[in-house]
Amino acid sequence: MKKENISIKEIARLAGTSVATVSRVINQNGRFSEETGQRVREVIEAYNYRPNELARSLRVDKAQVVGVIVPDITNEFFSYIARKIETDLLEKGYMAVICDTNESMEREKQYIETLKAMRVGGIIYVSGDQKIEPIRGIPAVYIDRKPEFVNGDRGSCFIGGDNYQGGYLAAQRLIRAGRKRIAIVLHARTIATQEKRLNGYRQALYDYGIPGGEELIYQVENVDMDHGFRITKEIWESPERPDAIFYSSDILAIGALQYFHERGVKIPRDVSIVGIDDIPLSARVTPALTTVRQDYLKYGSLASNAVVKMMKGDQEKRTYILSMELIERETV
Amino acid sequence: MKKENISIKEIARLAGTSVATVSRVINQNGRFSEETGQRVREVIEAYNYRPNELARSLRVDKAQVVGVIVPDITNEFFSYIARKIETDLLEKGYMAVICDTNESMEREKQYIETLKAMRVGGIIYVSGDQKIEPIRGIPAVYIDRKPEFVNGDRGSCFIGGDNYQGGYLAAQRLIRAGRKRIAIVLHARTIATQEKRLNGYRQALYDYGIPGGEELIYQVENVDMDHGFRITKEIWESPERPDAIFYSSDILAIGALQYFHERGVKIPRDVSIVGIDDIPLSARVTPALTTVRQDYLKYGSLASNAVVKMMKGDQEKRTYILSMELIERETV
DNA sequence: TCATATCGGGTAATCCTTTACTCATTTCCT
DNA sequence: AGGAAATGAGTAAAGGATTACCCGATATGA
Repeated sequence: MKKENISIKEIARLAGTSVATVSRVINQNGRFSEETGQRVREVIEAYNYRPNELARSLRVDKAQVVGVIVPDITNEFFSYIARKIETDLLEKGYMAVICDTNESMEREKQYIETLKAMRVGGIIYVSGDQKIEPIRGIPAVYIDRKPEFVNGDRGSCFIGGDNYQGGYLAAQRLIRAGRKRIAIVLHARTIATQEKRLNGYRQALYDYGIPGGEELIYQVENVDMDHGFRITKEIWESPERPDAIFYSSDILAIGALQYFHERGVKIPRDVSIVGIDDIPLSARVTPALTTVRQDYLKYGSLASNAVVKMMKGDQEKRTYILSMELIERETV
Repeated sequence: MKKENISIKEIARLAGTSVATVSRVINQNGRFSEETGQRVREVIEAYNYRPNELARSLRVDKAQVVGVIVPDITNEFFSYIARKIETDLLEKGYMAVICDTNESMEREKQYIETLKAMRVGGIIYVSGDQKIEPIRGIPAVYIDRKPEFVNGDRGSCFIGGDNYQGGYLAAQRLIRAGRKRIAIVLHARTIATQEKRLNGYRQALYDYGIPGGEELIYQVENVDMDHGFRITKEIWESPERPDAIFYSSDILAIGALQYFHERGVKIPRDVSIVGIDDIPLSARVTPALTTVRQDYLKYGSLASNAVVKMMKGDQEKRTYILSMELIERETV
């Protein structure tokens, strides 16, 4: 615990040169002779020197760090996105700091404040609160949920899936399986992504002449298996029991699978199910979940590309909307 | 993108005082009158000032940050630990930066270097490589896998479960269910945790007079569902097909469930299974997994307590070994 | 040959905080 | 009342890196 950290000044002394030169060698800018460079590199090597990142960042007023804010790191959808971003960023020479808000808006705000105080170079904000204040003064990219201001705010950028299409695809699949009473379970309906999925679902119903009413629309407070389980119980015990359900998240659908299993309901004989996201787990549960795939790894890589571009001052495309795809498995 | 960040100097000017006083007010140390304090706070409030964390950390040569290194953030076991640590640390006024190494030793090293360069105050290292170099010059706590040097190195600390007991409990349960050919599947056997589980399992077999031989011990290269699936296939197709399997991770056991389902093998009629960890998913799969619980959230909270104590210079207990507990469910 | 570029590299200012010193006032004690 | 102690607050020195600026020496060109 006593080993002092060696500083650039020491290195300069040991290499018989000045701090400026050492800095130049490290950052490969400015001019220096090959010989001096060699000598400096040797000393750096010998003492295993690594510049103090705090001092560097302070000087240039920008850390080589980007904050990644996710609502629930225990959900595969987010942990895979986080990992993808982290990997990509690392390759580009940046450090990702992943912040799990645990669905709390308060923590969301707290994190943004702290990240700003740390002078991170950018922020990637996954599926956060719709009404969040724009993150100002710092490049920000939003994934999944598009905040209202994105189009107006230079310095922010959005990446997400075509949720209308997702809703349409899911409902269409259920219709084609001959289902007539198709329920949909959403996360809070006020969230734009959810609204769009609902619209897609409705359009499909309309196109195929299937009746759909308010009584078939369910909402869930939180997206986890337990809520999936409970809402399914409610749906199944309601007077207008449906013969198919579209869950606006694989996690919810997997919770549903558990309910139906316990209840002895056979899938897809008694009820057909489709989820959305296509997290890895969906392929592994039994029966394997039919779902709508979101290319969430792509969200991650587009996002990391976008932030670093923005951090370098380049103008970045404002919005990416990726299309979704139906994945056939065993639940319909 | 143009808004300049206001500095303490500006605040001092606006409050008609000196930077030293402003700093005192912010940090509640040193002396200042109530009146001045009030005035300064008002200006800070008005301009929404937040000290530059880089400068602060540079001055005190220590960031209010602790690095948390995990091998696989998509595994619930780790994501729950990470979240717990993050939450606890946040409450204590520290920031956690979660680093997912994706099981890569190279990234592990890279992260440690970068974290040091960022002058984090401490590192929590979850289930990393056994042969890692001790992290020097910085408080470190290790969770799950105990590196050899921990006992010798002041400034490091270990938290984990009683793996011998875990192995014993699992095997014992299987034996009591009347099973005679009990296989065990481990992650690399050279890992100390795995070795201990194996010993516990062997002791149980011995105590109850059940034969156990090398041919019942399997190893897996990686801990994920896919490897669980594949090793199970191998086991099931082998000439000495067992009637019970202990998986050294719930994730592996869940992969096994999938294999047996596809294969039409009934659990626990044809084969009994027990896992270890008790991740949330284990309770939700079908059939629900009988497992050995590790109190991994406790690992997280003990670890965050330990790092902050060490960061404050207090001596911390060297080692915590928590006991495990058998959880009865449906697979045996 | 002399003026000018180019090259290599050093000096010192700067980034923003914290904090050891210092000092002028006020309060307190005997 | 006079010296000690406490109070409130300012000055300036770190802390470790980057970089604008400067200078001497060599190379270049007319």
